[in-house]
Amino acid sequence: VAEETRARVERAMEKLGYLPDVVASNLASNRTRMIAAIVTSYGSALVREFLQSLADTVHPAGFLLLLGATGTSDPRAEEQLIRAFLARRPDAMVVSQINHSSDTRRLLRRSGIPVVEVGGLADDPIDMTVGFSNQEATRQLILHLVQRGYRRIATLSETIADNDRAKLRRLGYMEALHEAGLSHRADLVEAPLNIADAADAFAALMRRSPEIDAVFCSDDLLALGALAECRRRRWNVPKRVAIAGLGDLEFAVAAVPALTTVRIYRTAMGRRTGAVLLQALQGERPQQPQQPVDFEIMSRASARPRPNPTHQPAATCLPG
Amino acid sequence: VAEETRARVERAMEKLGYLPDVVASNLASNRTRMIAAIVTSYGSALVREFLQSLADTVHPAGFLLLLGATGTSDPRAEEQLIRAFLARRPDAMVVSQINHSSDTRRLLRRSGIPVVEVGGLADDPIDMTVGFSNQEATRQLILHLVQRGYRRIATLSETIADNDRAKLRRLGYMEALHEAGLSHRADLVEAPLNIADAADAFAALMRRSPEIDAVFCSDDLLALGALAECRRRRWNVPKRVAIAGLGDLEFAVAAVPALTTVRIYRTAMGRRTGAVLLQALQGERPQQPQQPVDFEIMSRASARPRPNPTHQPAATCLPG
DNA sequence: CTGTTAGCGCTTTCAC
DNA sequence: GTGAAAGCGCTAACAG
Repeated sequence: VAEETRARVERAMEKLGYLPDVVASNLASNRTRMIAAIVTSYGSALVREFLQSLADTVHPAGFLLLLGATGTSDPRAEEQLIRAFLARRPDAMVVSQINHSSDTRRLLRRSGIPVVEVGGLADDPIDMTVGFSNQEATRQLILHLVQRGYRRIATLSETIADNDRAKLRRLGYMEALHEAGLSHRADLVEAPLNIADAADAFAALMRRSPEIDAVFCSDDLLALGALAECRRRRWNVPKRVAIAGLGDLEFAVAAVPALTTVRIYRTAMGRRTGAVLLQALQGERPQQPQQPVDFEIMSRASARPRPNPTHQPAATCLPG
Repeated sequence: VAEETRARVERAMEKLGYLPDVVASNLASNRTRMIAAIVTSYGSALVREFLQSLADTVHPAGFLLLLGATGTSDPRAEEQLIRAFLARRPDAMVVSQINHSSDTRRLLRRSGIPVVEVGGLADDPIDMTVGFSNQEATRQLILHLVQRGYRRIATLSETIADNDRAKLRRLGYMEALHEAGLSHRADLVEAPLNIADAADAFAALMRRSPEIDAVFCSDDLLALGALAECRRRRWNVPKRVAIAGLGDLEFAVAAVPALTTVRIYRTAMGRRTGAVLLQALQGERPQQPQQPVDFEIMSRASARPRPNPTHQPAATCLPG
């Protein structure tokens, strides 16, 4: 086309405020350039760094994120939402859960679009999976506690029902104890994922089993609750009891004492997810359906080494 | 239709995995049932509660959220993103910034869809606005500090350039000081919105002006950085210096000492935004384009009353 | 390379 | 009420 004509058309477009109708384009081309992402909650730790880096990765290629949150970990709610999303014909899909109903799995398989399950490293992924092994991360953290001299390690877990992630973390805990030759402790207490409930659950746990010398919290938010309760009781952490979390929220390092936890490279997860998705959208299947992402034990003050662990029994304190 | 036929068709739909093509439906009906939400960052405090309650409000009415993050507060980046979103013909739009380029404003006005600007209470909204007055919230917080006996109040602000929210908070600070008959202090230091940079900026501020007796942080995250620096220096908060934030993150109450801040009812903001949007989508204009949402001063340990403030000069301490 | 045309899968309208 | 047909605004395929 002549340069001058092109310029005139563009000026007209500008003047009239014309925006190409992507809806029509979608129908005609059978592509929407939308990536649907379904997370359990908009507030989950995943959102902050993961979605940002996923969006930053796919946006230059012209893809937008259609975001949904199930709000619960109920697989039926997830299925409903996935159905609604699939009806909008996204070019690819990201789901953050690892426990799906078989209907959901069939739905996603049938859709024919690339799907990545993110967060955990699913054994038998629907299509692809990007994440870290919850079990292995927990195992290493517990072994880290054992190595620091802790022996009576209990668990404060997020609600386990319908939550495979929590189940896998529990498994890693059991595995590590077994490996260290420590007897498995029945001291498991569950709490919803917020500071106040975690504090209460922690208090109940310590009331029941005052001899506990370390508590593994299956999420940093729970650990913050446990720390708050210790502070209320004027307990010395880690002398009275060590606390460890999992997730490395930004606030973990600012906690008092700074929280020993597992850092998860969520930004890397987002980039990787975006990369395998873009690759799959160009028709290349990735070599590996399972894409592991690093994690790292962050050793901080809340689980400093315990002096003479084997010879000295756990200190006992009157609660309150 | 006959009941039996209906059932047979539905069974067939189920069996074939038929999902109605919403893309085609969109084109034909000229409605997408998508609400586009553009935030500055997926990790902003807005995301956690606001988007969840917005989604929960509009989802039962069949609307899904198309989410975008500008990543920066650059108005040009926002304009680009808004253009891309508008091309997808959302039925309504939510934008979280309050400073928009005039092109952006024109773009949104022309689109003819309901638009709500959320977070601050815009003076001259494009269409509607839901939020609280940043200036008024800051003013009340500063007056609260004055009432508790603090006189030499400085500001640790998130980067102010291109950020109307930060500017308005600064204005509220100035207004309160003027009202209290206190001289305006030039002690303003800026930092990017993260704990580490905030700690450094706070340290620089206190080095420069050791006589400061309270620091207003324009965001809770900055306040956590300031608290971390105080702890590192073994300063007593609030004896050496009081710290106050704005935003009431979940972690504010778990901070040590617990953080005095302003609670913002983000869940209410989400619900209200969803409600006015649904109303507008049914053709009813709301009576008020500006929908204020409550805030509340949370008085906690980091700014406990100062003893004999008027007679006693600010304590001086050697830093380090 | 340019211009034309069929058709994407629905909704809506209008005739029956 | 039910059924047929037009058309939403593009893309893609194909003829010139």
